[in-house]
Amino acid sequence: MTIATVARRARVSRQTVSNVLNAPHMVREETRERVREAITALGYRANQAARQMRTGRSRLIAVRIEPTRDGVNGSVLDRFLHGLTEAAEDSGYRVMLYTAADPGAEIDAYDSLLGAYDLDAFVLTGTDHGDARTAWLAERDVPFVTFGRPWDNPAETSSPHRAAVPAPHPWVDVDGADGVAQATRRLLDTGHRRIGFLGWPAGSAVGDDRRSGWFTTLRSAGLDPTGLDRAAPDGFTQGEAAARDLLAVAEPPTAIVCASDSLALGALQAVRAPGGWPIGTGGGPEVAITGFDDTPVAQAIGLTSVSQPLAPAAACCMDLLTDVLDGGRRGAADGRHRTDPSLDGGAVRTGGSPTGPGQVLLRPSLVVRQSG
Amino acid sequence: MTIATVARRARVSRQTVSNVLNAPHMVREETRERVREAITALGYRANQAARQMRTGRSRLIAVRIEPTRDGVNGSVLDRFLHGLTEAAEDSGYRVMLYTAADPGAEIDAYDSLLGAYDLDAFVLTGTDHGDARTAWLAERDVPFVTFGRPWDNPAETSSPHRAAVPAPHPWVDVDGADGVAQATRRLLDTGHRRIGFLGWPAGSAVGDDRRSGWFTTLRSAGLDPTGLDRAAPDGFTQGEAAARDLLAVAEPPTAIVCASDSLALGALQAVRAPGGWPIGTGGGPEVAITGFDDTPVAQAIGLTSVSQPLAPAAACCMDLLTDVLDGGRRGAADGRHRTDPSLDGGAVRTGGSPTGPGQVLLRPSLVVRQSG
DNA sequence: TTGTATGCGTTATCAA
DNA sequence: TTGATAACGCATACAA
Repeated sequence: MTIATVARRARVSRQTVSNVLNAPHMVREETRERVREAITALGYRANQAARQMRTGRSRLIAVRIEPTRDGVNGSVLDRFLHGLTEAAEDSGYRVMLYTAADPGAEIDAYDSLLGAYDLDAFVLTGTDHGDARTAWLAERDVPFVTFGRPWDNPAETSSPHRAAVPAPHPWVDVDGADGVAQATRRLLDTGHRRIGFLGWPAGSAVGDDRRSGWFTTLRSAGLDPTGLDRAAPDGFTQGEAAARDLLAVAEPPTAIVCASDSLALGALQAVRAPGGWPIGTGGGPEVAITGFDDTPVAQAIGLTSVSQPLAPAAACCMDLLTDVLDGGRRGAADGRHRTDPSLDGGAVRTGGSPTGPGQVLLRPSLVVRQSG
Repeated sequence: MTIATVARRARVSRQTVSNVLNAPHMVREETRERVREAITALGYRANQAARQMRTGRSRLIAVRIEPTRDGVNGSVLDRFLHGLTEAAEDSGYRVMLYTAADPGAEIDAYDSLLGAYDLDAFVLTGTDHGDARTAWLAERDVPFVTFGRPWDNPAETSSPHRAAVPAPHPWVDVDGADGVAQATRRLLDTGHRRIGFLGWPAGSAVGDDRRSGWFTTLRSAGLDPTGLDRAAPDGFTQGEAAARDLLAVAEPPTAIVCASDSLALGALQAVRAPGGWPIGTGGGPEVAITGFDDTPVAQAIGLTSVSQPLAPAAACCMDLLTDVLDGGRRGAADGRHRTDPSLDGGAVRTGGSPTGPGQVLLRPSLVVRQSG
């Protein structure tokens, strides 16, 4: 069944049917009704392939799914993906998946995807200093939004060689520093004075940001953070080792804020007294532990953790994208609604000129459980 | 750039270029080479939309992603999805996502997806008794494979009204009964004699299957399972309550096999002595607990659990699909390889006529940790 | 406001 | 073995 079938049944030309679908206001009310009836009676739906060939747009957005990897933190991007799929459907888009082992491979994937599918946009996750992906896409005028800020590369900006000012692009992010600050502040409020931090090695944008939340909070409380932080690659075992090291100092911290639930899990193991699990039971030396990401593991074992508003973040990404793709028109063609980012995530639109791309910084929330 | 660009450069007709791409054997070696050179020199890639319009095939497969839902078990389908995306790419396909709140909504989604995108196939997960989705798809000759067996509905098959024999379709599944049996057998070997089972309420195909693995293993060991099992909806709290109930009997079990990691987590909580976590520390009454799915939570807290070979299962699904879609030809058009299901999952091809659709039952493995 | 003609890039049919 | 032509379903420019 094609647009011609509908046209015959409604006794109009194909063009009129097309107009009813794409520019309803150009068709007389009566005719429009007749065509609409024919459409529903026939159960007609426009063929995307044909439409795409004509318009060059596919109503498809691509997002990367990480290679199979087990682990505590893997669920974060998955949850974002769930939210994104739902948000996309609400806006009349579909999500296509691709994999890539590293940023270079990801750019290859863009190339191959774009060559074949006329994708409307990409959603990028996990941005870092001087992200090559955004540069590649921007250069080719491919619409995209990043879940993660465009972290400026300090090395590059200090270089006189080139200004290296990346063109601004729409992004959504969660304020990690604020999340860690919330956790730290709460520990201060609970009476803790020696609060340690267990994070990732310096150099990762997200990791450094989270660490800064702890650092500045202690400083503004008049406390000295010196010597109270340790760094380790993300992971249970690594976290345990680093936490042991941190607890071995002369005056060990009474609480440890961690950059991830994995590290926090390791830290819990480290503070665990022989013969007992310390959470809320008073069975060992009470060291409060907080994690980051509020993964299922944290929920399961009662770990206090910073929760990212992933579904709202995904919805924001789609909103930003539809702003670009549908030229600022509110809502999709078939009248679905837009989510208001300011509603559920404590969203803050920041910076940029009013006509520039949207930038949304979401505030995470602290989920308090038994571990601290 | 189109096929015409390539044709001009190679000094052939468009059709010859098309033949080089789709039926290389029909083109003389010399010409083929010339065309191939032009293709690489130009970096030409076929436009999927145009190809799709002509052939009616999109090289797109659809799979459902569940609505955002936090929880221990959520990761299972996510991990399958990761594997499927990778396997699809290896076969020259892409994965498109959709959501649906229930089977009815899922069928609506099929309808809308099919109307718009000419999808090549669907991958269904979480089959249950008398699955309406498979019937709907089969009726319309839409290719699909299920991750999960086509459980026969006992109520329906006993009805004289209709034979209700579903047309056989390709499927891949993991032998849950065998996984639970492995766990149970290991506990028997370790000396346990009173082994309880904590599962889901009777009626769910997967749940009943897992329970049967425990039941038959105890029976064939000459033990009486009576009174040693409890049922609860999946969840931490529910598992804890049911486990307490199970441990309150006169002669309580010394080990509990659980149908999921969520339930197992609850059970761990139930057997936890006040003041200590019992895993491997001898701090309380030692009751061995095993879970199912080997989720990140299990890995994190040292829970023995049955691990499903999800990546191999996903690869099998794609193999079965390419068998149908590419008409049994080995490998995709561009010469990627097929994974051999018999390699990494302990695959067993079962039943069915040799010419019938493929059916693959994978064997899970037991990951032994401190909890039992 | 409605209808006609044309082209998007590809593959299938058929003739050379 | 290769090439010319038509057709897939839709949207756009333009004519009516």
